[in-house]
Amino acid sequence: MLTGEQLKQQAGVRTLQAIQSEVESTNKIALSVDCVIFGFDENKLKVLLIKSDLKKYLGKWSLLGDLVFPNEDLDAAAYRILKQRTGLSDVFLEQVHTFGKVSRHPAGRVVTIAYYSLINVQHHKLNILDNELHWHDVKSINNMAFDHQEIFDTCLKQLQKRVQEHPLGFNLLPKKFSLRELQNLYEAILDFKMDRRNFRKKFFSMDFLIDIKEMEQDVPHRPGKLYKFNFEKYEKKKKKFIGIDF
Amino acid sequence: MLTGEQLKQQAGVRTLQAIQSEVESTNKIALSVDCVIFGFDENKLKVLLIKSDLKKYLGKWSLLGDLVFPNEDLDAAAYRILKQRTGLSDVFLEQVHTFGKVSRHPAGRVVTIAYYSLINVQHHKLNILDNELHWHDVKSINNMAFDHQEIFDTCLKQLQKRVQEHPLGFNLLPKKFSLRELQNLYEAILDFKMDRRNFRKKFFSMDFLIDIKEMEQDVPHRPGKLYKFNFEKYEKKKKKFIGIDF
DNA sequence: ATTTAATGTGTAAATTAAACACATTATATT
DNA sequence: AATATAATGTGTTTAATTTACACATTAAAT
Repeated sequence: MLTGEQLKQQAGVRTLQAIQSEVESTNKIALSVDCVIFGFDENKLKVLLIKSDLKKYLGKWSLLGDLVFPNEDLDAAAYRILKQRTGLSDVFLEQVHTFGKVSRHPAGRVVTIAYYSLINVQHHKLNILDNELHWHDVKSINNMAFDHQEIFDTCLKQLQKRVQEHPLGFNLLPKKFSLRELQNLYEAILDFKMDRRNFRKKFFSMDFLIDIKEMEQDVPHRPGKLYKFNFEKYEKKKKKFIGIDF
Repeated sequence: MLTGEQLKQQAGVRTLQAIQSEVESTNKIALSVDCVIFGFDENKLKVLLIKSDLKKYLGKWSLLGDLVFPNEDLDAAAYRILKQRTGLSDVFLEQVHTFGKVSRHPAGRVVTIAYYSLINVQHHKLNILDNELHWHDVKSINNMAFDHQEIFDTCLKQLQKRVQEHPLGFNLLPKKFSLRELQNLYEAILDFKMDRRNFRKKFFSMDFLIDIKEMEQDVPHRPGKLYKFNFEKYEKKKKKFIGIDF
């Protein structure tokens, strides 16, 4: 009869004590974060990319990322990159997925934690520090460096899903926006056209838009009303939850 | 006038070459995976836990996890743990989130990638190698070791969401099941009661259940019909996609 | 033969989503 | 000043989906 401990040994199960000693030793891996930074400009969904400077991927575009410091929280590392690259703080940021194929990175084993963030391009425009940074139309990007295409695709899908469930999109718009801008945003993110009357009805019936009694300025046509999103009211509401639907 | 390179230096941005040298050096972190292994038994949703053997958390329950080897893919590490702990291969497994607070683990900096998996408890019962392993009713667990309560809560929420969008639940059931078993499963995962007629109507209208013309055996009441899930048909179908609803 | 405890089924009402057209307004043009 | 333009703003009808709700049937147990 074997003891529990012996059975564990036999099964190749290691104890926490064993783990602890390994944490102290060489069983470590380089960790990075990569940010898919989305913006919205000229009625198009954009992503901020940088030209790869690794030989293997020369000229290809890659996401903005960096290694995580051993004494740094993951979210903090992602915020650091955003701050460095856009000059912005207080941006929307969400972790999406961790990519860790053994050979995903030419520099060695690097596991990367993917985030996406949503920024208002107007706030950012003057802060690009680097002429190798560019805003790309999401519909035109393909063939990125490393496994960044896969990371990007995953993050875009996540954004498309989340934006239907939560009021994330407003992070991409000015505080005051017209319903047309809002619809353009949704159409750009979800990549299809919607009926204007039904779109407006939907948002008005949610009752989170505040009519601020102002009109668009300097538009070459009849100006639309401007609205703000009522985040306070939204936070109070509990999300209903049910509906099995494969 | 500063060059792009100087501007990057100024902003604290590091190049990929700089990263490469750091990957080779000490800028590494221990990585683990933790698995929330769900089962379904006696009409209750269960989770497989192990007694912590670290002093700090003595007697508390923790998830099943282990360090990731430097030459091991993340998913492979998760499958390894499942195989070690349950004896099962070919189980459903999905990555959920990566937890990396600097002080989350008493053994030092350990970033952990959380997965959940769904197994059929019937297949597993004879394979528990370790008397410190136990199936817990998910409704009764709280106060786990480390940050495992947070990890567990996150994974349970993800399961609750996913099970409404995809036919995951069938991984927790025998191949042949009655509609009552299926409804009990959904009620256990989502933690509320549903109308039997509407539940049946819903699943029949999806048209993925195959009536295998068999009946339940050895039940102390009128036996119900048995069904299989038509995975093949499901895979062919494209998911419809739209519906903004905060 | 009777009781029990579950299965199996249908319809009406309410809600939500989809389809669809015209008057209004500010700007730009002539 | 008059007209053309290009957008905003608004309701109704239909279809589809979801919810609420009750009774007959069946096999096993008594």
